[in-house]
Amino acid sequence: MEKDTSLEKPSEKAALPANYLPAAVEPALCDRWEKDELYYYDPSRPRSETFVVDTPPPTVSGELHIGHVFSYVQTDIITRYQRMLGKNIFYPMGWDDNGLPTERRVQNLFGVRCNPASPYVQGFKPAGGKTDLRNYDHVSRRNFLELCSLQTLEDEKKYEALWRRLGLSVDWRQNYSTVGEYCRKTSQLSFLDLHKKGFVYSTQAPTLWDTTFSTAVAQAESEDREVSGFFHDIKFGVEGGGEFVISTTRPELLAACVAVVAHPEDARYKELFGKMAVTPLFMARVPIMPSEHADPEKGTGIMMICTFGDIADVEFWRNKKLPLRQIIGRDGKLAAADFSCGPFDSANPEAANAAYLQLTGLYAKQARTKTVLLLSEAGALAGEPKPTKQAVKFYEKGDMPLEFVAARQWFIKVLEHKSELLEQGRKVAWHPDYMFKRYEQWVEGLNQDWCISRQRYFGVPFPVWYPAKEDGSADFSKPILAGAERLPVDPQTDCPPGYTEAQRGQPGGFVGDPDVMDTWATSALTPMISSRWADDKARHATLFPADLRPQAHEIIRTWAFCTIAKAWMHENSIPWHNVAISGWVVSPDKGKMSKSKGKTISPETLLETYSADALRYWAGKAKLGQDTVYDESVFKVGMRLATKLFNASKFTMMQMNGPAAAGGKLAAADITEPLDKAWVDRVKVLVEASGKDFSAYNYAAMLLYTETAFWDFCDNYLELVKNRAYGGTPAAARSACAALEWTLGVFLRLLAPFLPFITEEVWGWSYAAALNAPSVHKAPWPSAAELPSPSGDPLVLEMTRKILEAVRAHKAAGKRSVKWPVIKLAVECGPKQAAALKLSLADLMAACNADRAGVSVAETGADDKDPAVTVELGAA
RNA sequence: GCGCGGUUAGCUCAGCGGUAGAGCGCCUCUCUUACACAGAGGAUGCCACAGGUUCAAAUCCUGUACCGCGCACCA
Repeated sequence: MEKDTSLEKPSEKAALPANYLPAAVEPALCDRWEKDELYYYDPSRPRSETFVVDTPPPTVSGELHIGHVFSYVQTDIITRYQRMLGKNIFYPMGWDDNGLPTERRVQNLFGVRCNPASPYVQGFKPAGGKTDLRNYDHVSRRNFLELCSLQTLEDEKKYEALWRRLGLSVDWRQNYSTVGEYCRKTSQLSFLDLHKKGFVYSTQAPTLWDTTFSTAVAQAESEDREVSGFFHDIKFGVEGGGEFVISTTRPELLAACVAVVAHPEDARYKELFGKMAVTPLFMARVPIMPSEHADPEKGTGIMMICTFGDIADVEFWRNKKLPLRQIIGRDGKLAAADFSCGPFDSANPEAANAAYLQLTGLYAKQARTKTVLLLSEAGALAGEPKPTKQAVKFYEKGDMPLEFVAARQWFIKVLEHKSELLEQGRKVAWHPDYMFKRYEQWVEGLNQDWCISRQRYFGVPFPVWYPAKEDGSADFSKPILAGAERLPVDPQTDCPPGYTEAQRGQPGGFVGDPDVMDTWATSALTPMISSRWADDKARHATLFPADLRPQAHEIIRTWAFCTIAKAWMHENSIPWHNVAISGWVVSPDKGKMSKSKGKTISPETLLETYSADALRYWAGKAKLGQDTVYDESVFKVGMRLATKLFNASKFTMMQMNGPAAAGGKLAAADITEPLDKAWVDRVKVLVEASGKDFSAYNYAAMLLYTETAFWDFCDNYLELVKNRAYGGTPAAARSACAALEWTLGVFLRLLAPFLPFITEEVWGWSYAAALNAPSVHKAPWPSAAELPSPSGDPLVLEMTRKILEAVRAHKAAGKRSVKWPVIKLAVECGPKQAAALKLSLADLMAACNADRAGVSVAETGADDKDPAVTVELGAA
């Protein structure tokens, strides 16, 4: 190229493509990056040079939506910056395919439901086409799990294709799946380790229970929803004479009433303390007790304690060792009860049983209506029901209110470790920092240990068996733990040591723990899964704790919390040094996109329409922690930036390859012209700020001003120097070309984390070879020190730009084109301004198409004022 | 009830002590040999409200209102 010095027009010389076609370029680059192993982690480099990302494993439940694209790109942007700093990047991807979302998807997709009692069918093929839940085929646990595995495999292929197409710089060799063998092993090992360390225990205790899915859930998975209800005033008798009225929104729990409480200072009820109340309908004798948590202002000031209406009931019941009258069954219906014996006390068992029989088998809500009717008939209602709004706990994925159901569950002790967990949270750098408050508030508000048992199927089983008692039931007091070397085990199909399969469920034999673990119990381990804590201690030491955990804010209380908890319990460490909290994509009416409307906008379609770079640009514009309104016009802006980058680069290359190239390789020392020096200084300032902001996770701010600088480059600097770069004296041309070459190289690198495709494409035209850096994504992050040229005077640039703008405004007002000749250009300004302007006057005249004879600069103004500009255009 | 964000041009947002900014949209013009998938120019704000600190406040402080979110309560 350097040999050809003939004075061709730049456009005739270039062999660069005429138009930018991202649809062709982007997929080709994806393939090349994979072939070149560009994003592979290098295990031979030390921890200090490594940047470890604890990527969120997306839930495999069908489709990735625009909200995923948004947050995963933000992580990729940060990671790409770290890579350009020279870091050895460990950036895995995982699939969270374990748990209820997958079960639900498989159920509905194939019209099946898991029934552990069904026999296994070899080569089972679901009939499909079923829409009514009641007709779903019952399949064995093993068949169900096989369907789950098949379906997730299918979905994961689609997920990976999308992530690759978006340019996520993941090392795909590090992929894991939370239900895969290795994760099951890690998760079970974690359980055993926590058990050994005394962090885990099992107990028969009332826990939050979802009646739809028939499983226990954790506090973290529950959410409050406002529900309309009624206060019902119910008359209670007092043993030995008298009565009082309690107010309740849940009359159906009357049969489960175990006590009545009022505030200790409440004069109205003080004298009742110590006496026994008698419930209507069931004639149960329940103690009347003082309790601080009864609010004299609320209802009638005296309330019933039931097993169980809410967490306060649970606590009071536990403290006072009251009897358990569990009437809500696991299916949400009122279970049978006998008031003539056992925990259900009654002064008139026959009447109580007769009343209760009418409620048995009803769902809680139906039982409520029926109870009110019965009370009314019995004359036990005082006044009309009063409407009220109440907050009720729901499983976040369910539609029925949660109940408290007493059942045997495994728990991780978090309540007694709140202060340690807060301390661990403080050691992590939160971005943005105020997100730590959410964590803090969550930990402080915890009121239950972390329940990790789920009465489900597609998950990690507890590696536990129990000896069977004489009646074949489990003796929970002596759990048999699996040996670490056997993991993963499935106690439903594997035998505990020393037993044979024939002894399963037999007297004197064994029983496998039937439950699986909470998904979060496994997800809590992602940094330890990636580091291979379970089977490679040396690797673990180089990858743990991780550097960055990216995640969304709604799962601070689940994922961030449980990861911090487990890292502390297992390793006495924080799991990562930084946590970056992304915002949500919200629809224009401010609802969360991913919940409903997001499903109608497929990322694949957007990629086709706008390109990956355009989508990435949109994600890069949003600050961490901040929700973004979905707005397709931003994609267009991103696309325009990529196109501009393409065209400006093409043009810059033409200049660089023009006559100036005859002088050999361009260098910093070639930059001698005052305007070029001033420009280069501006870029240096940009470079310095960008590194600082990127390191502080302020990538969005950095993109904003980098983009502004780039447009300034195109609209002003490039316009001012293009004539000189191509047709100036050799030294003047080389000065411009050297500045152009460095500047473009800087912009390509600064924008590479955001727009990895177009920058890589342009980089390949000449920089890759010239700088011996085949990919811009492994090129060094720009630094001002790269260009040790002497400083210029910023006033040169400022003055030139001001006059150029004034001339343009004049041409626009005169409705003339930008290249219209200027016959007179008179500038009146201060002496310093004049001196600066004279240094770039030739460039200015060329850019304005001004005739030298008509140009004058007078020092008649002041340096602290804007120059006065008089312009006269040539005749039409 | 407690806490955290937010309130800036029609829209989406940046700025966070020193003369109000960007993009989109809108209006006018221009095919200039990188780009019409473009360029040039222009209009548009009691920076939510009320007090205070300061030479100077969109920016700091104190309240208020509204929006979003989190936590708690949830008889």
